[in-house]
Amino acid sequence: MNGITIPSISCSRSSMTNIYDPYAATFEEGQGRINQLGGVFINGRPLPSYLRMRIIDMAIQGIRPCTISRQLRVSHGCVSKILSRYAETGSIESGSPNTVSKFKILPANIEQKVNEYKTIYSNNPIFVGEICERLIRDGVCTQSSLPSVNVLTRMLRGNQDDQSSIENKKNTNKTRRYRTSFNQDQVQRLEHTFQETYYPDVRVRKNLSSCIGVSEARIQIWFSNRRARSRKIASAHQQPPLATSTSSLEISSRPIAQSTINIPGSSMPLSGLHFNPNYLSSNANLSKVTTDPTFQPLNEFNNVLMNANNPTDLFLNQQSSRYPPHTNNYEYFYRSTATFPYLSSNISEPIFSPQTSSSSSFYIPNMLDAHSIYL
DNA sequence: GCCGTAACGGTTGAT
DNA sequence: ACATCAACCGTTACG
Repeated sequence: MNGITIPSISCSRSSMTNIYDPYAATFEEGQGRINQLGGVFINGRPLPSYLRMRIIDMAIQGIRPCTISRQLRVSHGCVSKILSRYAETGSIESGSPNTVSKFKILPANIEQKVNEYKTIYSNNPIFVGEICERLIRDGVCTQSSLPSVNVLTRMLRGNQDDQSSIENKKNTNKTRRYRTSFNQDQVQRLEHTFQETYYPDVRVRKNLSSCIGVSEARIQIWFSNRRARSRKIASAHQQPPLATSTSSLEISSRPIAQSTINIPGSSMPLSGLHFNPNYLSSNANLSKVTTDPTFQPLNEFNNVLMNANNPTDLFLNQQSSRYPPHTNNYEYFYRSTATFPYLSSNISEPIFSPQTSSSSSFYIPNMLDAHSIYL
């Protein structure tokens, strides 16, 4: 973080209510792994928001990346990436800011209107400027809420662009594939619907579409992929796949075990902080902020602060009703020790001591935890 | 020992 | 439904 000024923040998870969390969900599905530092991670999935915030927060306090890495048990490469990203873009969230913030989540009503215009003008070319004009005239957007030119250009090109891009790729600059990034609130609602039915009908999809601002087509794709994922998980666990098309998933009320961490000198009251997968990356408001194309770096944390009420809120609603009984050793491990990303409960010493800023003195590898998984 | 980063394997939206 | 591609993830190892 050479010469980089980072705005000061105060990190809190107080606003992270017990909502659906994709990270926790994949964790539940047994996709967690142990890194060299003894921390748990899910390969391919981003770190939860609160951890990312914690990394930034610690860097602001002047704690070195290597220390952050060891203390949070996140690889130094990851810490480096997150700090670099934040320094360059001001975003603490995952996802490429260039593609994500500009392209993702075009409101369904705008997408629908643009498609209408395309149909109307199918014989004559229509330009982005005209579309902007019409969107405002038709009352779909205001000047300030207009989607970016990039989004509109992409929509205008549509499939034609996709087909030609295959050839263009070889000769010209590689065109990037558009990929929707659903925010937490959207995924939560999608998941909730998925719990009710694996095959939502048109009415449900349209209702969902207007509710979360994602086009029906995207919703259809999401359910298709979600079913595929469900089948994959079922086969991995050798459980019967989606047997009934509209059945609800069974959820038990088994609570999970908790562990604690004590980090002296921390800006947030981490003493006694409990880990619960339900808390991982659950700040819906944060997602809204960071997916906003008009995002300003400082506001990202301000919004978090606005939602931070009382540190004690962190420990409310910790009983999870979403965990079925663990079915294998790995599940037993992470549910009983719940080490991610901190210490397991069988280690009483704090891993970080501000009095000893020379790093290696407080690092206690916890590979026993990792080892026990693979026994 | 610390740090930046290429390579890697994984997840997941799109086709 | 399935296979595949592509974007992006965090970890790892190397310089």
